Amino acid sequence: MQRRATMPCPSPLTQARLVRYPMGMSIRIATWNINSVRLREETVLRFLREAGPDVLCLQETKSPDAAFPHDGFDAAGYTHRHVRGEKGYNGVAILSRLPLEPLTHRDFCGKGDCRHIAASVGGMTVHNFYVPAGGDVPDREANDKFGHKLDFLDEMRDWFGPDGNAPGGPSVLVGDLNIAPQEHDVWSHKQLLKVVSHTPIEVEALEAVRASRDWIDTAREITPADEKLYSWWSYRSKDWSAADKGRRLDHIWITPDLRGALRSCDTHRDVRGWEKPSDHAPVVATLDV
DNA sequence: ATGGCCGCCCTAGGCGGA
Repeated sequence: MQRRATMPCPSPLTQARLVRYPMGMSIRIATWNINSVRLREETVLRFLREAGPDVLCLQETKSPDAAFPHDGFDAAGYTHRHVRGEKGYNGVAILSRLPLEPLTHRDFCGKGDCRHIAASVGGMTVHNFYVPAGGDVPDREANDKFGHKLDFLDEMRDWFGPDGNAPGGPSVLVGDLNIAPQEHDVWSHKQLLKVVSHTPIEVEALEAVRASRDWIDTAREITPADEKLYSWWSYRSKDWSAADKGRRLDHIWITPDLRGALRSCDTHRDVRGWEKPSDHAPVVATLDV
């Protein structure tokens, strides 16, 4: 956390919608699919040292809560944590160096898996999601995993919508949403139209989630839509960076009342090139609240 | 255009990832 040097000067139109805090401060929120937090504890600690986010939301921790590596994060100053994991698969966690108040999670699709966790931090509700990948075949009749993905997205839409009971107020929705919605969120729009993560039916379902609270896609608020933007590169590419066949699967969304607070959203692509990396790179947004 | 790699689990091939 650092003090803001200069106050923003919002237009009268947006001023009324801004959330006001007694002291201006800058909150940096990161999301990262870590693909095993125990295997990559040192990698997470390095990222915390070098990037210094205030809040880090992890997905695919693949660790039961009893085995979560708490000590290293304590020592690094991330003493406020809310974790929800299971053995082998899935798992989400929120680490924070700001005080954090755990909120109740929702068991999407009633499967008892660990794909959502929420907390209140810095006056905002933070939702951390790991949306199902959806398997290989983009057809719910032929592939139960794809059906699960679509059902999960529909439930998100309804929960955040006017008839749902998701918490209100200024909110941040982050995570591995496993969908690259826009043309330039993938290396080849044409070649990926029938590939799970970029099919029109998934993109439409994700757009309905976004519209449920008029969520703002912070990365595309900062980076123009005609610029390529990825957060994931397959392990199967020999030279992932040169081939650069990436997809933008990891997202940070904010509610409209935080629009005026958004300062930056960056993908830490270099982290994908570290030793024994996750196949996802962290994404970090800065909010002056 | 395709095949290509990871990490997990009651250690070894199967599952899930995307």
